[in-house]
Amino acid sequence: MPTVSSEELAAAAGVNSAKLRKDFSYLGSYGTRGVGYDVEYLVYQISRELGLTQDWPVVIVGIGNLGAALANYGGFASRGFRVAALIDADPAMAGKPVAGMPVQHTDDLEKIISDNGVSIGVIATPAGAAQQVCDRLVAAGVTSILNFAPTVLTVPDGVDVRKVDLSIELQILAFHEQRKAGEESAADDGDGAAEPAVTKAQHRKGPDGDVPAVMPA
Amino acid sequence: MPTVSSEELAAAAGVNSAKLRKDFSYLGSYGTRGVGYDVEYLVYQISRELGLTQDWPVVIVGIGNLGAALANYGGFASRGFRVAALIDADPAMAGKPVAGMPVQHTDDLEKIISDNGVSIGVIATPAGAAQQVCDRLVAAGVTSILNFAPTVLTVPDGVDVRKVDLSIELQILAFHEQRKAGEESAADDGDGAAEPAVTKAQHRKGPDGDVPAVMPA
DNA sequence: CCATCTTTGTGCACGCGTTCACAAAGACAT
DNA sequence: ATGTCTTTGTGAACGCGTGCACAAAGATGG
Repeated sequence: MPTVSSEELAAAAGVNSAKLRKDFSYLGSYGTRGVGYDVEYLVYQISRELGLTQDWPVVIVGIGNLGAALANYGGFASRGFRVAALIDADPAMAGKPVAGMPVQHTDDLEKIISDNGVSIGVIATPAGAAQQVCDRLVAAGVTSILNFAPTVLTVPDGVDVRKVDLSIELQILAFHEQRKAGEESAADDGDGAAEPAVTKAQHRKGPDGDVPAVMPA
Repeated sequence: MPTVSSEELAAAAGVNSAKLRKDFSYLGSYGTRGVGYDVEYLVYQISRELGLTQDWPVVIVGIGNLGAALANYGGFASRGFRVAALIDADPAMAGKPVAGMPVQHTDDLEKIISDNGVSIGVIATPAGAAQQVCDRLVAAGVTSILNFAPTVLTVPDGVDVRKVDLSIELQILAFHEQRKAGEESAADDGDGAAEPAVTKAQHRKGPDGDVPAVMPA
Protein backbone atom coordinates (compact mmCIF):
# COMPACT_ATOMS: atom_id res chain seq x y z
CA MET A 1 0.00 0.00 0.00
CA PRO A 2 1.66 3.23 -1.16
CA THR A 3 1.64 5.90 1.51
CA VAL A 4 2.87 9.45 2.11
CA SER A 5 3.80 11.14 5.35
CA SER A 6 2.56 14.60 6.19
CA GLU A 7 6.22 15.62 6.24
CA GLU A 8 6.77 14.62 2.63
CA LEU A 9 3.58 16.27 1.44
CA ALA A 10 4.35 19.43 3.37
CA ALA A 11 7.83 19.64 1.92
CA ALA A 12 6.46 19.17 -1.59
CA ALA A 13 3.81 21.81 -1.11
CA GLY A 14 6.04 24.18 0.81
CA VAL A 15 3.84 24.37 3.88
CA ASN A 16 4.06 23.41 7.52
CA SER A 17 3.47 19.72 8.18
CA ALA A 18 1.46 20.33 11.33
CA LYS A 19 -0.94 22.57 9.45
CA LEU A 20 -1.30 19.97 6.78
CA ARG A 21 -2.10 17.29 9.32
CA LYS A 22 -4.62 19.54 11.04
CA ASP A 23 -6.27 20.34 7.74
CA PHE A 24 -6.52 16.68 6.88
CA SER A 25 -7.98 15.98 10.28
CA TYR A 26 -10.83 18.39 9.46
CA LEU A 27 -11.66 16.24 6.46
CA GLY A 28 -11.55 13.16 8.61
CA SER A 29 -8.81 11.63 6.49
CA TYR A 30 -7.32 9.40 9.07
CA GLY A 31 -3.75 8.42 8.50
CA THR A 32 -1.90 5.60 10.18
CA ARG A 33 0.54 6.57 12.90
CA GLY A 34 4.03 5.48 12.17
CA VAL A 35 3.17 5.01 8.49
CA GLY A 36 1.44 8.00 6.96
CA TYR A 37 -1.56 8.43 4.70
CA ASP A 38 -2.79 5.89 2.18
CA VAL A 39 -2.35 7.78 -1.09
CA GLU A 40 -5.29 6.31 -2.91
CA TYR A 41 -7.72 6.79 -0.05
CA LEU A 42 -6.46 10.33 0.52
CA VAL A 43 -6.91 11.28 -3.13
CA TYR A 44 -10.40 9.86 -3.11
CA GLN A 45 -11.43 11.66 0.07
CA ILE A 46 -10.10 15.01 -1.07
CA SER A 47 -11.64 14.62 -4.50
CA ARG A 48 -14.94 13.80 -2.94
CA GLU A 49 -14.88 16.68 -0.48
CA LEU A 50 -13.99 19.07 -3.29
CA GLY A 51 -16.80 17.78 -5.46
CA LEU A 52 -14.48 16.39 -8.11
CA THR A 53 -16.22 13.04 -8.14
CA GLN A 54 -19.50 14.64 -9.02
CA ASP A 55 -20.72 15.56 -12.49
CA TRP A 56 -21.44 19.28 -12.81
CA PRO A 57 -23.27 20.31 -15.95
CA VAL A 58 -22.52 23.93 -16.83
CA VAL A 59 -23.68 26.28 -19.55
CA ILE A 60 -21.53 28.95 -21.13
CA VAL A 61 -23.38 32.05 -22.25
CA GLY A 62 -21.67 34.36 -24.74
CA ILE A 63 -19.62 32.46 -27.29
CA GLY A 64 -17.13 35.12 -28.33
CA ASN A 65 -13.41 34.57 -28.14
CA LEU A 66 -13.51 34.02 -24.41
CA GLY A 67 -16.55 31.79 -24.47
CA ALA A 68 -14.97 29.67 -27.21
CA ALA A 69 -11.73 29.50 -25.25
CA LEU A 70 -13.63 28.27 -22.21
CA ALA A 71 -15.56 25.74 -24.29
CA ASN A 72 -12.27 24.35 -25.58
CA TYR A 73 -10.55 24.42 -22.22
CA GLY A 74 -9.45 20.92 -21.32
CA GLY A 75 -9.21 21.59 -17.60
CA PHE A 76 -12.95 21.46 -17.06
CA ALA A 77 -13.65 17.86 -17.94
CA SER A 78 -10.90 16.57 -15.69
CA ARG A 79 -12.33 18.50 -12.76
CA GLY A 80 -15.79 17.04 -13.01
CA PHE A 81 -17.35 19.73 -15.17
CA ARG A 82 -19.33 18.96 -18.28
CA VAL A 83 -20.23 21.70 -20.73
CA ALA A 84 -23.91 20.99 -21.24
CA ALA A 85 -24.56 23.80 -23.70
CA LEU A 86 -23.13 26.87 -25.42
CA ILE A 87 -25.53 29.78 -25.69
CA ASP A 88 -25.25 32.98 -27.68
CA ALA A 89 -27.59 35.84 -28.55
CA ASP A 90 -26.35 36.14 -32.13
CA PRO A 91 -28.70 34.25 -34.48
CA ALA A 92 -25.79 33.84 -36.91
CA MET A 93 -23.97 31.74 -34.31
CA ALA A 94 -26.87 29.35 -33.79
CA GLY A 95 -26.05 25.87 -34.95
CA LYS A 96 -22.44 26.71 -35.62
CA PRO A 97 -20.20 24.15 -33.96
CA VAL A 98 -17.76 25.34 -31.30
CA ALA A 99 -15.60 22.80 -29.54
CA GLY A 100 -17.61 20.07 -31.25
CA MET A 101 -20.91 21.32 -29.95
CA PRO A 102 -23.61 23.37 -31.68
CA VAL A 103 -24.19 26.87 -30.32
CA GLN A 104 -27.77 27.39 -29.20
CA HIS A 105 -29.75 30.60 -29.17
CA THR A 106 -30.53 32.60 -26.06
CA ASP A 107 -34.23 32.12 -26.64
CA ASP A 108 -33.91 28.52 -25.48
CA LEU A 109 -31.91 29.37 -22.37
CA GLU A 110 -34.60 28.47 -19.84
CA LYS A 111 -35.38 25.16 -21.50
CA ILE A 112 -31.71 24.21 -21.73
CA ILE A 113 -31.12 24.94 -18.05
CA SER A 114 -34.12 22.97 -16.97
CA ASP A 115 -33.62 20.02 -19.32
CA ASN A 116 -30.02 19.54 -18.24
CA GLY A 117 -30.47 20.27 -14.56
CA VAL A 118 -27.83 22.97 -14.74
CA SER A 119 -27.05 24.81 -11.53
CA ILE A 120 -23.83 26.54 -12.60
CA GLY A 121 -23.66 29.15 -15.35
CA VAL A 122 -20.69 30.89 -16.92
CA ILE A 123 -21.18 34.40 -18.31
CA ALA A 124 -18.73 35.45 -21.02
CA THR A 125 -20.88 38.06 -22.70
CA PRO A 126 -20.08 41.73 -23.23
CA ALA A 127 -20.59 43.86 -20.13
CA GLY A 128 -23.87 45.26 -21.37
CA ALA A 129 -25.61 41.91 -21.62
CA ALA A 130 -24.27 40.33 -18.45
CA GLN A 131 -26.88 41.44 -15.91
CA GLN A 132 -29.75 40.51 -18.19
CA VAL A 133 -28.29 37.07 -18.87
CA CYS A 134 -27.63 36.67 -15.17
CA ASP A 135 -31.25 37.44 -14.30
CA ARG A 136 -32.51 34.86 -16.78
CA LEU A 137 -30.08 32.22 -15.53
CA VAL A 138 -31.16 32.78 -11.96
CA ALA A 139 -34.83 32.76 -12.88
CA ALA A 140 -34.27 29.46 -14.68
CA GLY A 141 -32.80 27.88 -11.57
CA VAL A 142 -29.06 28.53 -11.72
CA THR A 143 -27.64 29.13 -8.24
CA SER A 144 -23.95 29.68 -9.01
CA ILE A 145 -22.54 32.07 -11.56
CA LEU A 146 -19.02 32.59 -12.80
CA ASN A 147 -18.81 36.06 -14.30
CA PHE A 148 -16.10 37.02 -16.78
CA ALA A 149 -17.86 40.20 -17.89
CA PRO A 150 -16.45 43.41 -16.43
CA THR A 151 -19.59 44.22 -14.45
CA VAL A 152 -20.66 43.67 -10.90
CA LEU A 153 -23.74 41.47 -10.98
CA THR A 154 -26.68 41.84 -8.64
CA VAL A 155 -28.27 38.56 -7.56
CA PRO A 156 -30.83 37.49 -4.98
CA ASP A 157 -29.78 35.82 -1.74
CA GLY A 158 -28.81 32.20 -2.09
CA VAL A 159 -27.06 32.71 -5.41
CA ASP A 160 -23.27 32.68 -5.48
CA VAL A 161 -21.38 34.86 -7.90
CA ARG A 162 -17.66 34.86 -8.54
CA LYS A 163 -16.15 37.50 -10.76
CA VAL A 164 -13.01 36.83 -12.75
CA ASP A 165 -11.11 39.94 -13.74
CA LEU A 166 -8.46 38.93 -16.23
CA SER A 167 -6.46 42.09 -15.64
CA ILE A 168 -6.12 41.79 -11.87
CA GLU A 169 -3.36 39.23 -12.06
CA LEU A 170 -1.61 41.40 -14.59
CA GLN A 171 -1.91 44.33 -12.21
CA ILE A 172 -0.34 42.33 -9.41
CA LEU A 173 2.59 41.50 -11.68
CA ALA A 174 2.93 45.14 -12.68
CA PHE A 175 2.87 46.13 -9.03
CA HIS A 176 5.80 43.87 -8.26
CA GLU A 177 7.53 44.92 -11.44
CA GLN A 178 7.27 48.51 -10.32
CA ARG A 179 8.83 47.70 -6.98
CA LYS A 180 11.64 45.77 -8.63
CA ALA A 181 12.45 48.83 -10.75
CA GLY A 182 12.00 51.28 -7.90
CA GLU A 183 14.42 49.92 -5.33
CA GLU A 184 17.18 47.97 -7.02
CA SER A 185 18.84 47.14 -3.72
CA ALA A 186 16.10 45.81 -1.45
CA ALA A 187 15.58 42.58 -3.36
CA ASP A 188 12.16 41.03 -3.51
CA ASP A 189 11.95 37.47 -2.24
CA GLY A 190 10.28 36.63 -5.51
CA ASP A 191 7.96 33.96 -4.22
CA GLY A 192 5.21 35.34 -6.36
CA ALA A 193 2.86 35.84 -3.46
CA ALA A 194 1.05 39.10 -2.97
CA GLU A 195 2.55 40.89 -0.03
CA PRO A 196 1.72 44.09 1.82
CA ALA A 197 3.45 47.18 0.57
CA VAL A 198 5.25 47.78 3.83
CA THR A 199 5.35 45.92 7.10
CA LYS A 200 5.48 48.98 9.30
CA ALA A 201 4.35 52.52 8.70
CA GLN A 202 7.15 54.99 8.23
CA HIS A 203 5.42 58.30 8.52
CA ARG A 204 7.29 61.55 8.52
CA LYS A 205 5.48 64.84 8.57
CA GLY A 206 8.66 66.76 7.78
CA PRO A 207 9.51 69.01 4.85
CA ASP A 208 8.99 66.27 2.26
CA GLY A 209 6.17 64.63 4.13
CA ASP A 210 4.10 64.33 1.00
CA VAL A 211 6.40 61.68 -0.44
CA PRO A 212 5.78 58.54 1.56
CA ALA A 213 8.66 56.19 2.17
CA VAL A 214 7.12 53.36 0.22
CA MET A 215 6.85 55.34 -3.00
CA PRO A 216 9.26 55.04 -5.86
CA ALA A 217 11.12 58.21 -6.68
CA MET B 1 -12.73 70.49 -2.93
CA PRO B 2 -14.70 67.22 -2.98
CA THR B 3 -13.81 64.95 -0.10
CA VAL B 4 -14.80 61.60 1.37
CA SER B 5 -14.58 60.40 4.94
CA SER B 6 -13.15 57.04 5.85
CA GLU B 7 -16.58 56.23 7.24
CA GLU B 8 -18.29 56.75 3.89
CA LEU B 9 -15.70 54.77 1.97
CA ALA B 10 -15.79 51.96 4.49
CA ALA B 11 -19.56 51.74 4.32
CA ALA B 12 -19.44 51.64 0.52
CA ALA B 13 -16.77 48.95 0.50
CA GLY B 14 -18.25 46.99 3.37
CA VAL B 15 -15.16 47.13 5.55
CA ASN B 16 -14.17 48.60 8.87
CA SER B 17 -13.37 52.31 8.74
CA ALA B 18 -10.42 52.02 11.12
CA LYS B 19 -8.80 49.41 8.90
CA LEU B 20 -9.34 51.60 5.89
CA ARG B 21 -7.71 54.58 7.62
CA LYS B 22 -4.80 52.44 8.72
CA ASP B 23 -4.32 51.11 5.21
CA PHE B 24 -4.36 54.62 3.78
CA SER B 25 -1.82 55.69 6.37
CA TYR B 26 0.57 53.09 4.98
CA LEU B 27 0.35 54.76 1.60
CA GLY B 28 0.99 58.12 3.18
CA SER B 29 -2.31 59.45 1.91
CA TYR B 30 -2.83 62.11 4.49
CA GLY B 31 -6.39 63.17 4.97
CA THR B 32 -7.55 66.25 6.77
CA ARG B 33 -8.93 65.81 10.25
CA GLY B 34 -12.46 67.01 10.57
CA VAL B 35 -12.89 66.88 6.79
CA GLY B 36 -11.79 63.62 5.21
CA TYR B 37 -9.73 62.71 2.17
CA ASP B 38 -9.42 64.83 -0.96
CA VAL B 39 -10.94 62.52 -3.57
CA GLU B 40 -8.77 63.59 -6.48
CA TYR B 41 -5.52 63.38 -4.55
CA LEU B 42 -6.52 60.03 -3.09
CA VAL B 43 -7.33 58.56 -6.48
CA TYR B 44 -4.03 59.77 -7.84
CA GLN B 45 -1.97 58.40 -4.96
CA ILE B 46 -3.62 54.98 -5.06
CA SER B 47 -3.33 54.82 -8.84
CA ARG B 48 0.32 55.69 -8.61
CA GLU B 49 1.08 53.19 -5.87
CA LEU B 50 -0.69 50.48 -7.85
CA GLY B 51 1.23 51.35 -11.00
CA LEU B 52 -1.86 52.46 -12.90
CA THR B 53 -0.27 55.70 -13.99
CA GLN B 54 2.57 53.89 -15.69
CA ASP B 55 2.56 52.44 -19.20
CA TRP B 56 3.17 48.70 -19.19
CA PRO B 57 3.86 47.19 -22.60
CA VAL B 58 2.90 43.50 -22.66
CA VAL B 59 3.15 40.76 -25.25
CA ILE B 60 0.64 37.98 -25.63
CA VAL B 61 2.08 34.70 -26.86
CA GLY B 62 -0.31 32.13 -28.29
CA ILE B 63 -3.14 33.69 -30.24
CA GLY B 64 -5.77 30.99 -30.02
CA ASN B 65 -9.22 31.67 -28.66
CA LEU B 66 -7.90 32.72 -25.30
CA GLY B 67 -5.11 34.86 -26.69
CA ALA B 68 -7.54 36.60 -28.99
CA ALA B 69 -9.94 37.14 -26.12
CA LEU B 70 -7.17 38.73 -24.09
CA ALA B 71 -6.09 40.89 -27.03
CA ASN B 72 -9.64 42.18 -27.32
CA TYR B 73 -10.15 42.61 -23.61
CA GLY B 74 -10.92 46.22 -22.90
CA GLY B 75 -9.92 46.13 -19.27
CA PHE B 76 -6.20 46.21 -20.01
CA ALA B 77 -5.90 49.63 -21.59
CA SER B 78 -7.76 51.30 -18.75
CA ARG B 79 -5.40 49.73 -16.21
CA GLY B 80 -2.24 51.06 -17.79
CA PHE B 81 -1.47 48.05 -19.95
CA ARG B 82 -0.67 48.32 -23.64
CA VAL B 83 -0.59 45.25 -25.85
CA ALA B 84 2.70 45.77 -27.64
CA ALA B 85 2.55 42.64 -29.77
CA LEU B 86 0.69 39.41 -30.46
CA ILE B 87 2.91 36.42 -31.10
CA ASP B 88 2.04 32.97 -32.41
CA ALA B 89 4.00 29.97 -33.61
CA ASP B 90 1.63 29.21 -36.49
CA PRO B 91 3.03 30.67 -39.75
CA ALA B 92 -0.53 30.82 -41.08
CA MET B 93 -1.41 33.30 -38.35
CA ALA B 94 1.46 35.67 -39.17
CA GLY B 95 0.23 38.99 -40.48
CA LYS B 96 -3.39 38.15 -39.77
CA PRO B 97 -4.97 40.97 -37.82
CA VAL B 98 -6.38 40.23 -34.36
CA ALA B 99 -7.87 43.07 -32.35
CA GLY B 100 -6.61 45.48 -35.00
CA MET B 101 -3.03 44.33 -34.72
CA PRO B 102 -1.04 41.97 -36.94
CA VAL B 103 0.04 38.68 -35.38
CA GLN B 104 3.81 38.22 -35.46
CA HIS B 105 5.74 34.98 -35.65
CA THR B 106 7.55 33.43 -32.72
CA ASP B 107 10.84 33.73 -34.60
CA ASP B 108 10.86 37.46 -33.89
CA LEU B 109 10.02 37.09 -30.18
CA GLU B 110 13.38 38.26 -28.86
CA LYS B 111 13.51 41.29 -31.13
CA ILE B 112 9.94 42.29 -30.25
CA ILE B 113 10.63 42.09 -26.51
CA SER B 114 13.78 44.12 -26.78
CA ASP B 115 12.47 46.74 -29.22
CA ASN B 116 9.42 47.45 -27.08
CA GLY B 117 11.09 47.22 -23.70
CA VAL B 118 8.61 44.59 -22.61
CA SER B 119 8.97 43.23 -19.09
CA ILE B 120 5.61 41.49 -18.77
CA GLY B 121 4.60 38.53 -20.91
CA VAL B 122 1.31 36.66 -21.14
CA ILE B 123 1.37 33.00 -22.12
CA ALA B 124 -1.82 31.65 -23.68
CA THR B 125 -0.30 28.75 -25.60
CA PRO B 126 -1.16 25.06 -25.32
CA ALA B 127 0.40 23.38 -22.29
CA GLY B 128 3.10 21.72 -24.34
CA ALA B 129 4.58 24.95 -25.63
CA ALA B 130 4.37 27.00 -22.44
CA GLN B 131 7.70 26.18 -20.79
CA GLN B 132 9.61 26.70 -24.00
CA VAL B 133 7.95 30.06 -24.63
CA CYS B 134 8.55 30.99 -21.02
CA ASP B 135 12.27 30.25 -21.31
CA ARG B 136 12.58 32.41 -24.40
CA LEU B 137 10.65 35.27 -22.81
CA VAL B 138 12.87 35.18 -19.74
CA ALA B 139 16.03 34.98 -21.82
CA ALA B 140 14.84 38.00 -23.79
CA GLY B 141 14.45 40.04 -20.61
CA VAL B 142 10.89 39.47 -19.42
CA THR B 143 10.72 39.41 -15.62
CA SER B 144 7.00 38.88 -15.03
CA ILE B 145 4.87 36.20 -16.61
CA LEU B 146 1.15 35.61 -16.53
CA ASN B 147 0.52 31.98 -17.37
CA PHE B 148 -2.85 30.74 -18.63
CA ALA B 149 -1.50 27.40 -19.82
CA PRO B 150 -2.28 24.46 -17.53
CA THR B 151 1.35 23.84 -16.61
CA VAL B 152 3.56 24.86 -13.73
CA LEU B 153 6.39 26.94 -15.15
CA THR B 154 9.93 26.82 -13.89
CA VAL B 155 11.72 30.15 -13.87
CA PRO B 156 14.98 31.49 -12.46
CA ASP B 157 15.04 33.64 -9.33
CA GLY B 158 13.95 37.19 -9.85
CA VAL B 159 11.19 36.28 -12.28
CA ASP B 160 7.59 36.42 -11.09
CA VAL B 161 5.05 33.97 -12.40
CA ARG B 162 1.34 34.00 -11.75
CA LYS B 163 -0.79 31.12 -12.94
CA VAL B 164 -4.41 31.60 -13.87
CA ASP B 165 -6.45 28.43 -13.73
CA LEU B 166 -9.81 29.13 -15.30
CA SER B 167 -11.41 26.15 -13.64
CA ILE B 168 -10.45 26.98 -10.07
CA GLU B 169 -13.20 29.55 -9.66
CA LEU B 170 -15.63 27.08 -11.13
CA GLN B 171 -14.46 24.51 -8.63
CA ILE B 172 -15.07 26.91 -5.76
CA LEU B 173 -18.61 27.46 -7.00
CA ALA B 174 -19.16 23.73 -7.32
CA PHE B 175 -17.85 23.25 -3.80
CA HIS B 176 -20.42 25.66 -2.41
CA GLU B 177 -23.08 24.21 -4.66
CA GLN B 178 -22.35 20.80 -3.21
CA ARG B 179 -22.71 22.10 0.33
CA LYS B 180 -25.98 23.82 -0.52
CA ALA B 181 -27.34 20.52 -1.81
CA GLY B 182 -25.88 18.49 1.04
CA GLU B 183 -27.34 20.23 4.06
CA GLU B 184 -30.57 21.94 3.16
CA SER B 185 -31.07 23.24 6.67
CA ALA B 186 -27.78 24.87 7.70
CA ALA B 187 -28.02 27.81 5.31
CA ASP B 188 -24.89 29.27 3.78
CA ASP B 189 -24.37 32.98 4.39
CA GLY B 190 -23.97 33.34 0.66
CA ASP B 191 -21.36 36.09 0.67
CA GLY B 192 -19.44 34.30 -2.05
CA ALA B 193 -16.21 34.22 -0.07
CA ALA B 194 -14.27 31.03 0.28
CA GLU B 195 -14.64 29.74 3.79
CA PRO B 196 -13.16 26.85 5.71
CA ALA B 197 -15.16 23.68 5.61
CA VAL B 198 -15.70 23.57 9.34
CA THR B 199 -14.69 25.81 12.17
CA LYS B 200 -13.97 23.11 14.68
CA ALA B 201 -12.97 19.52 14.25
CA GLN B 202 -15.63 17.00 15.14
CA HIS B 203 -13.80 13.74 15.24
CA ARG B 204 -15.34 10.53 16.33
CA LYS B 205 -13.44 7.30 16.17
CA GLY B 206 -16.53 5.28 16.87
CA PRO B 207 -18.26 2.63 14.79
CA ASP B 208 -18.84 4.93 11.82
CA GLY B 209 -15.64 6.84 12.28
CA ASP B 210 -14.84 6.68 8.62
CA VAL B 211 -17.61 9.06 7.72
CA PRO B 212 -16.52 12.49 8.89
CA ALA B 213 -19.11 14.93 10.14
CA VAL B 214 -18.49 17.45 7.37
CA MET B 215 -19.21 15.04 4.57
CA PRO B 216 -22.48 14.94 2.72
CA ALA B 217 -24.41 11.72 3.03
C1' DC C 1 -9.52 84.08 20.02
C1' DC C 2 -11.81 80.51 22.10
C1' DA C 3 -15.15 76.76 22.10
C1' DT C 4 -17.11 73.11 19.80
C1' DC C 5 -17.47 69.69 16.43
C1' DT C 6 -15.83 66.43 13.10
C1' DT C 7 -12.67 63.15 11.44
C1' DT C 8 -8.08 61.46 11.23
C1' DG C 9 -4.17 58.64 12.87
C1' DT C 10 -2.77 55.17 16.03
C1' DG C 11 -1.79 52.65 20.65
C1' DC C 12 -3.76 48.75 22.58
C1' DA C 13 -6.42 44.63 23.17
C1' DC C 14 -8.76 40.94 21.34
C1' DG C 15 -9.34 36.88 18.41
C1' DC C 16 -8.01 33.71 15.03
C1' DG C 17 -4.95 31.02 12.45
C1' DT C 18 -0.38 29.01 12.39
C1' DT C 19 3.25 26.62 14.52
C1' DC C 20 5.37 24.09 18.21
C1' DA C 21 5.83 20.24 20.85
C1' DC C 22 4.39 16.08 22.78
C1' DA C 23 1.46 12.20 24.12
C1' DA C 24 -0.88 8.43 21.88
C1' DA C 25 -1.04 4.96 18.47
C1' DG C 26 0.37 1.72 15.58
C1' DA C 27 4.20 -0.82 12.87
C1' DC C 28 7.95 -3.66 13.06
C1' DA C 29 11.85 -6.22 14.88
C1' DT C 30 13.55 -9.28 18.31
C1' DA D 1 5.01 -10.33 24.05
C1' DT D 2 7.79 -6.49 24.77
C1' DG D 3 10.51 -2.63 23.30
C1' DT D 4 11.75 0.69 19.98
C1' DC D 5 10.80 3.67 16.29
C1' DT D 6 8.02 6.41 13.33
C1' DT D 7 4.28 9.41 12.43
C1' DT D 8 -0.19 11.03 13.56
C1' DG D 9 -3.50 14.02 16.00
C1' DT D 10 -4.02 17.86 18.94
C1' DG D 11 -3.56 20.95 23.23
C1' DA D 12 -1.19 25.06 24.06
C1' DA D 13 1.59 29.09 22.90
C1' DC D 14 2.79 32.42 19.78
C1' DG D 15 2.29 36.07 16.34
C1' DC D 16 -0.23 38.89 13.35
C1' DG D 17 -3.99 41.29 11.55
C1' DT D 18 -8.39 43.51 12.76
C1' DG D 19 -11.24 46.44 15.40
C1' DC D 20 -11.93 49.50 19.33
C1' DA D 21 -11.44 53.68 21.42
C1' DC D 22 -9.33 57.94 22.13
C1' DA D 23 -6.07 61.78 21.77
C1' DA D 24 -4.56 65.06 18.36
C1' DA D 25 -5.54 68.07 14.62
C1' DG D 26 -7.86 70.99 12.02
C1' DA D 27 -12.36 73.25 10.54
C1' DT D 28 -16.05 76.18 11.66
C1' DG D 29 -18.90 79.40 14.18
C1' DG D 30 -19.70 82.77 17.70
